Amino acid sequence: MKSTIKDVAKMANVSISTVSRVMNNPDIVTRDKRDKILEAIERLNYTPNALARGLIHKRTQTLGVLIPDISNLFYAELIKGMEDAAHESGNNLIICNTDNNQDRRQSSLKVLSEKQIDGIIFTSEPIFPDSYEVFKQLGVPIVLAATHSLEYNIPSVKVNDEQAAFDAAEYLIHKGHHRIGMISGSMLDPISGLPRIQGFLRALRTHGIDLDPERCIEYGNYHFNDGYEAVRRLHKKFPEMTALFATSDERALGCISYFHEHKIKVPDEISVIGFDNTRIAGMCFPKLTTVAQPLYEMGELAVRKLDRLINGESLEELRTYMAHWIVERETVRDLTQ
Amino acid sequence: MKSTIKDVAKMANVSISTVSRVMNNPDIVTRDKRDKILEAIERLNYTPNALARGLIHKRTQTLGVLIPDISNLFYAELIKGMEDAAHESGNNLIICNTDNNQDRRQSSLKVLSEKQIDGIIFTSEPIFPDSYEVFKQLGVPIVLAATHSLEYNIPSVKVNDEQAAFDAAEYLIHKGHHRIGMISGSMLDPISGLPRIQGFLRALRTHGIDLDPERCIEYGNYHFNDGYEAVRRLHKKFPEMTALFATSDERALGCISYFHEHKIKVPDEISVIGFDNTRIAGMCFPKLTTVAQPLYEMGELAVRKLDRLINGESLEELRTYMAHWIVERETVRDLTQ
DNA sequence: CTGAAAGCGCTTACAG
DNA sequence: CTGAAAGCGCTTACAG
Repeated sequence: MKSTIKDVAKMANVSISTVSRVMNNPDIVTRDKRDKILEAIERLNYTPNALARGLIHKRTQTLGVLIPDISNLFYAELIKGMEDAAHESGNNLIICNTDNNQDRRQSSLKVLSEKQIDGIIFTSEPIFPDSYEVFKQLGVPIVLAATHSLEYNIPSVKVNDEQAAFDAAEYLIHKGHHRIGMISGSMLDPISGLPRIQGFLRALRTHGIDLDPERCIEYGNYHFNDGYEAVRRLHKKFPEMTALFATSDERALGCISYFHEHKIKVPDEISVIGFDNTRIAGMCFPKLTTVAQPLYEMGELAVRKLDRLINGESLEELRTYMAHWIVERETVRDLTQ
Repeated sequence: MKSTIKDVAKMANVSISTVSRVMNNPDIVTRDKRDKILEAIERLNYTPNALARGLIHKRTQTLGVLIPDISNLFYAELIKGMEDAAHESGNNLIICNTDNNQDRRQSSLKVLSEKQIDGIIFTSEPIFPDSYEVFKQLGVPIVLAATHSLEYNIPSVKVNDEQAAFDAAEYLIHKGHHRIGMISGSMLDPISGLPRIQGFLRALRTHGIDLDPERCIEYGNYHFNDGYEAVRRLHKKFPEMTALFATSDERALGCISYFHEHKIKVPDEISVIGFDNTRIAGMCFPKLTTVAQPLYEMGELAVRKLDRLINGESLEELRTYMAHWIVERETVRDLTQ
């Protein structure tokens, strides 16, 4: 049904080698035959079989992407950046949702490998030794996006989370806040948990603010409801706080929702700063002030790095830390004026 | 570097045929050899090459998905449903962002075809004759998700948009609203534009509400800002409206943002109902009452249908219209009490 | 410039 | 039960 190179060759009265040549190196064949072949290709609607090509070239122009939870807004922009960069370099993306589940992650890696993808982008999650072993076995380049590894030399693209958290807290301090709470991911999370806590605490320290971490930090998962629940606990044990740093926009919205429900005015009575600058930050009320990550660009750069690696080129930088910045909107009150 | 079936055969001292058999039909080979082969596979970390297999079986266990704008929240849940269903049936998804751009759509279709994907899921956009021609040329099954075609017999999964819009408007009417505005997509959009307008107008008619469409409907694209701009125009020409139907959550949030800015209280002074029930609907303030589409399930069903088609099975239903429902939250005021 | 042949890594009748 | 051979749809030296 789908026509093959043989069909084209037959119709154009040439060998399949010649057909192959007009596809890969047209100048090398005589005008006469070339035209005939081109016409046959047109008439048969012939399109080369990428499997056969891939088998020979050991290159599929396909990249695998592992995402922990694809329904999270965070990945929408990241994936778009990857998609655009992939499209630009002639690659396609196979996206695997791993559901934060080790088995599914490993099995995804296995089928990606069987499908001979040229490289892998691994997002968000920390790299544990067993994952690293699997990576090595795969035998294809890997780039980390929105995560990194200090133990292993794997190229990565992310923001400096410690510094970003520092900047968020300092921003609040500069606005006159001294009793600042934090809603964070787990301290056991070496990517977006611990470093942000460290940055937050460093800012307090730097500015001589003496706050007991036990009291001013509360933990929760990254969903809206987790933020809501966490801030309920935090507010109970730290009622005098005037500002709050929630380390994801979704968490921040959960907090704001809690405040709305309890008639606590944002930002009049409490200020909130989020993290990520996903699209919702500009769509909610009041609009969320937040630490922006260049998500689209991170996705883009991750793919570009991967493509470079696949082509055997070297990277200027193993671990790239992209600039973050603060987007001032409406949820932080300036106490200094 | 990656080991092949030959390496395994050599190590186990058998022919490649026998190795192939233990992978595909293990019972047929003697226990003795089987164990040796299994051991070799283990030691060599052998994993079969899916390209070679695909070449023979004419089946790649890979599905292509075309998405107009992957950064739109709408697709997060839809894709997750597809991903889970694909994973369940042993398929992978190649997701192509078409950027609402015809060239990119066609070129994506072309490379998907070259990569011998087993089927395609096409989302959201209407099917024009030229797209249909391309679909036919592809020679693989296609399923439409969140769109359908009345002209062509292509399987589809979506909500009944006309009825959903009717229900939204009627809901507002039952709450005592009679001066109802609408922020809609273009009338030229036969999927999520015109049908929703028709449903809206039918509800007005059914309940004897006489409103000039020219006056109570305003148009805009599906982004937040489009909603914001559209409602500004609408509010100018139809200031007495007490309720508003915005045909996407994002548009609705844009409207609400406009109202916030102009000190118009939602829902006290104006009620708003959205469409989609994306995750933001529950994360904003006030929480958005909206028409829910079963996005996850739509994605799931689209993949299941496609898988059935690929396996040569028949579909019980060509065009499936999934149930929608209204999620009551906080943006609609009941005028009847 | 062009064709025949070998080969990419598999599977599957076909003999034995 | 098992191996040799043909073949999936291509590309690429190798001759000519």
